Amino acid sequence: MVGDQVAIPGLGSAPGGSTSEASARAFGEENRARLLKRYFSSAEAVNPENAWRHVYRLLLWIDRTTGLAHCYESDKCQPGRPWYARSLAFHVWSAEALGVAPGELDKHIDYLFRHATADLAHVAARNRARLLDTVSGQRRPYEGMGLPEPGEDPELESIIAEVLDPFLAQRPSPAALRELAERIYAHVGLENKRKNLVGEGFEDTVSALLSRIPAIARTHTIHVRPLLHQVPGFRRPRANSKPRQVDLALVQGATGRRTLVSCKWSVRSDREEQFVSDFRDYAELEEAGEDFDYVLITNEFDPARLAAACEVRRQNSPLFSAVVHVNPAGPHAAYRAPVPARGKGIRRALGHIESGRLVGLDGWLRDVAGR
DNA sequence: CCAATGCTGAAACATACTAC
DNA sequence: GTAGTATGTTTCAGCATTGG
Repeated sequence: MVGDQVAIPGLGSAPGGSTSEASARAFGEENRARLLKRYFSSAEAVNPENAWRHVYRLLLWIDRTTGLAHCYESDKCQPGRPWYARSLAFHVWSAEALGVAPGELDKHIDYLFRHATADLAHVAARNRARLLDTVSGQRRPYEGMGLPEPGEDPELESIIAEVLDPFLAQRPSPAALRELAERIYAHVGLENKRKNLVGEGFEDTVSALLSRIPAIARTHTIHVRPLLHQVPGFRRPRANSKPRQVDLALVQGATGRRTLVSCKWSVRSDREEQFVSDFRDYAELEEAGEDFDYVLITNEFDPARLAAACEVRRQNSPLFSAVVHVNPAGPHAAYRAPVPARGKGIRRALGHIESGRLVGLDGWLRDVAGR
């Protein structure tokens, strides 16, 4: 699976010194920053038009159950279901937009996760090595009692042995089977960890893009996950209520204009509720008596959820000053397949794309840069 | 049958705390 | 002060259920 330069956890990591050491927390802030820096050091210079491609190169992934670029819940994307057609369309569209063959897309996306999981493997190997002595001490009293080895899964091992039997001159050693089983578990388990990276990784990515567009970086201060009261014009909450954090905040130097950004790779209905209550809390803590912008940046593909985000209101104006999709052409391509679908939600979502209520990352970045 | 909406759970990080 | 551990919080996709 993992393509480039992944040293298999063979201990004693010394990858020619070419990479700085991965931190102890593979998905942590420090390591993400390190990976982003590395990515951008050899990537095309960022501008509003290509920003979304960087987002997909860094974060988009292949759904292993379909082999296609992930755009929706996998149970609905299974072959034969309506979203399989849409996933196919999205996969082809994104490959074309990134200038690669559909069969090669997997090698050009998912940079952060692929590299972070490689680092994770190193960290795990390091920890295992470090604890080796402790482990044998723990097992010593039970030596010779035939206790199971960690990671042993006889059932899986017999499946492997059975399937491969016709091709093998001899049955693999128990140790080999056990290692294979362990590697399979590690591989399968990886996918469960993805959401731990995608959340803050998306915030980091958007921030990295903003800071690499000179017209924005020159004129704005960018805060990543600041406490609200670290943003000018917001006050500290009462001592007994906990401090509020914002995904991202932009402050324009010249005017003091403030933009609070909520970055959500995808959205669920309960989160939609949260948008409103978050905003209420923000407004409550505003002390400058000035308006502020509240922006949602997302890669959600569900038309109803997208439309809902565009339509949420607070009193008599839209909750979000702008609703930004990584690239609305993606959902647009998906909704058309195999024939222009037209459910109620899709209609609504398309309407918002056409009206400009739902904008692309490119348009929003141009807007910020042009302020 | 599909869309829409609601709910749940795995996993990780960050930090406060504890014991040495 | 340091290392290890418990707690709290956050993330988002998958799954379940309701609605049309």
